[in-house]
Amino acid sequence: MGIAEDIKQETFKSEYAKAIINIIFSSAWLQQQHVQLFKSNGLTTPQYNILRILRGQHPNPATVNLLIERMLDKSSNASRIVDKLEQKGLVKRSQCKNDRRAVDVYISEAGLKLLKEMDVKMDEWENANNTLTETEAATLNTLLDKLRS
Amino acid sequence: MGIAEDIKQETFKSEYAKAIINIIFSSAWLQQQHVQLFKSNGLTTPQYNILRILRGQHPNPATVNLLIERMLDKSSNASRIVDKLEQKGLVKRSQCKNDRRAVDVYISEAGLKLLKEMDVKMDEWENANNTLTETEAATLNTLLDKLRS
DNA sequence: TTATTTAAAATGTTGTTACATTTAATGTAA
DNA sequence: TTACATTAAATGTAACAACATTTTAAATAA
Repeated sequence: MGIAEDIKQETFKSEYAKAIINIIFSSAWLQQQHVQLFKSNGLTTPQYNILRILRGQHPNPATVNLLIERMLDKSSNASRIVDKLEQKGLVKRSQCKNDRRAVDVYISEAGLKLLKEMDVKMDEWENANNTLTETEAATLNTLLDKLRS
Repeated sequence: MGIAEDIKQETFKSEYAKAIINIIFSSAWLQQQHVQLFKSNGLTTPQYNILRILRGQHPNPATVNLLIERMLDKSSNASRIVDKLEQKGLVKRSQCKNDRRAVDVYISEAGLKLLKEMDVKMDEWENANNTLTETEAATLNTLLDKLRS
């Protein structure tokens, strides 16, 4: 059951053209499963991603600008996503000492605790779904990196 | 310049965990470029995808249900996307003879003409960006299919 | 210094997505 | 046949994304 059956298109112009569709389709397939996981913890995908970045910085803060830089989807609205996370008590905001224009964002204890719970779920999901050997996954990474180069 | 540099994360739990991020990041990278192409022809990505499906059916119609089935993003609102395409004169709608609940959607001459123009652009873009050999692309397809299996 | 430009974050606006509900037609069972 | 369930499409609504504009602060130039 390859991509051709999945999207009911039997022929492609080239293996490369097929790979482009395959990447986009596989990404949507993965993300749909992530969305379900995140939703069961009351988070959206961008909210989860921002929490992950903040944990990476912890105990240091991240400015909103840093969040924008690191987010996979650059054009989304980091400021309003931080609003939502703050409303839920998962992050804290405070004015940056060095630059009063900037805002320091920290992950809270509640945020860390939530991520810890989600780590377990993510691990379970990954182990349950991993059909590739480490060697195959490494090849996949090499090819994707080459594709974007 | 691999995914680690791209998203500024130096370590991953496994090659598989890295591959998941890599697929999602690569998909976003590809789609951002598509969005620019489509936008220069006044289309969004879902609108383009629906036109492609309708061309695949041409000269036969597709019902809205068939469009939903074939769309990569199933949950999006096919009915309203068809609205937009109809407003632009790129598709035509008519009541289905066999089932008066259903609606037959056809691509119009203007729609076919637009897609033809975009085919040229897409080919140019693909050729300009293809950094993989056909063999590499084929391996990539095999691995992605296996990942979803 | 004062004016101008640049930068960081927040906000306004418009269109879209996700999801639920409605409307109308068809299928099916009593 | 009537009643009930199912299906196809459209529509209502709330949250979200994309993109422009505004606000405040900092950097730079005259």
